[in-house]
Amino acid sequence: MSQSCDREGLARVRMAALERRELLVQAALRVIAREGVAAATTRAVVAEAGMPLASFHYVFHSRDELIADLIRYVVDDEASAARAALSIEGDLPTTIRNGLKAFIDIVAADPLREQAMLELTQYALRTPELSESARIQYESYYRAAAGILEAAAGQLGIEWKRPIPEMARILITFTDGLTLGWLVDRDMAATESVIDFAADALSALAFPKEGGDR
Amino acid sequence: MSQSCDREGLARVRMAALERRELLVQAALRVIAREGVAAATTRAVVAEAGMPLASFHYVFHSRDELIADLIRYVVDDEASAARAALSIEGDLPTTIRNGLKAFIDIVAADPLREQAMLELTQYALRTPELSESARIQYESYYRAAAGILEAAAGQLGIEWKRPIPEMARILITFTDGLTLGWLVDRDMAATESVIDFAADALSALAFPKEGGDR
DNA sequence: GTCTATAAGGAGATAGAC
DNA sequence: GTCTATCTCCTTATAGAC
Repeated sequence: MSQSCDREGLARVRMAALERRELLVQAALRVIAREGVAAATTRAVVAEAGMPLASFHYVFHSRDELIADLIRYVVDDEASAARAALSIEGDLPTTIRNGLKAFIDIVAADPLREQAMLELTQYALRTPELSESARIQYESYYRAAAGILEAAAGQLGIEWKRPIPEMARILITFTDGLTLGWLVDRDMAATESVIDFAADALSALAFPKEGGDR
Repeated sequence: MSQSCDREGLARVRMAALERRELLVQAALRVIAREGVAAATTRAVVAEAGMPLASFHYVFHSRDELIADLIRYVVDDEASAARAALSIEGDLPTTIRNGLKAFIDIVAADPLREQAMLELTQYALRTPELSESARIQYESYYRAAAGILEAAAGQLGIEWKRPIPEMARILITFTDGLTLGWLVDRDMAATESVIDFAADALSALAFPKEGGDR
């Protein structure tokens, strides 16, 4: 009757369950990066994590619950990676160019990971229970982009001609387009040419801040 | 021994086989648009086409052979649709804006179809035997974009500051990014704002043709 | 609490009846 | 030539032994 008394035991169990969830999420991400979303079956995931199959349904109710967790996990990752990539050097076009180049270099360093992100978005859009996850994923991207644009503006003493949310969407439009294009033909020269264009075009949307040219 | 003599019979058979292939390809496209690439099993496709299962392997060696055919089919479709969408009205920024708006309206009119195209690209990139199909798909996009840019330049009496292939890649970078963004949140106002930016930025890459301002 | 063993169903591909 | 019936394998999920 009083099975909920053992607080410490309960806490340890919940910790263990949470740990297992995270281990499975990370294993799933490795499988998806290596072989695609379709290959991330419950069996493949538990094999990757070195767990028995039954452990899966012990901590997740279904495969979709894992995918939802997975999207949350990678979105957090991606956003913090994006923030870390920003480095202000030289003038605005140079900063944008370097930033976009750094981004595409990350993609090129681990193309399968980025392909996995795209596939996850697609999968989420297809699955009614997960379509909200896709929106949250992109809101996180837009927020990260907005943060970067504001930081760049502050440090370079410029202002953007358009509201930050609009600027952020433009930036993400570029990163998405650049990523897709590079993933298909892996032509870095062509990609860099588009980056040059993007840097110039985005720079045209900035003007020097009144009274503050650092 | 002489079973290859009946030319007419052979021709009729091959015609029938080709017809069946096309019927199956179209059925597969409907299934994929409705439920995604993963749902396009051989069974689902033949059910959609109203054929028995065995007919599938009678005209295709494998599911991947169908997918490869499918990509060729939709790419042709897409390219001719793109060419047809071009209409020169007003100045260059207006033409670009209208063109991109027409493109995204096509996407918005049948989002599932465009999602299917994206999924097909992803699937092709994942499947070694099909990765060439993805490249061919994008080469077709770039060629269509190049054709449109050349036609626009000719009719508006302008020249592009960059080589046509570079311009084409920039344009496709925009359409990909716009598509992905719209598919996720379906925010047409935000999308149009990015289109406005794209129109201005691309127009900045044109200058009036010497001696010919029509 | 953990895992083995299995249920229940769907997949691609094919043999063989008509 | 066409299709029914089936083979083999792999999936998610769970029951029940330890």
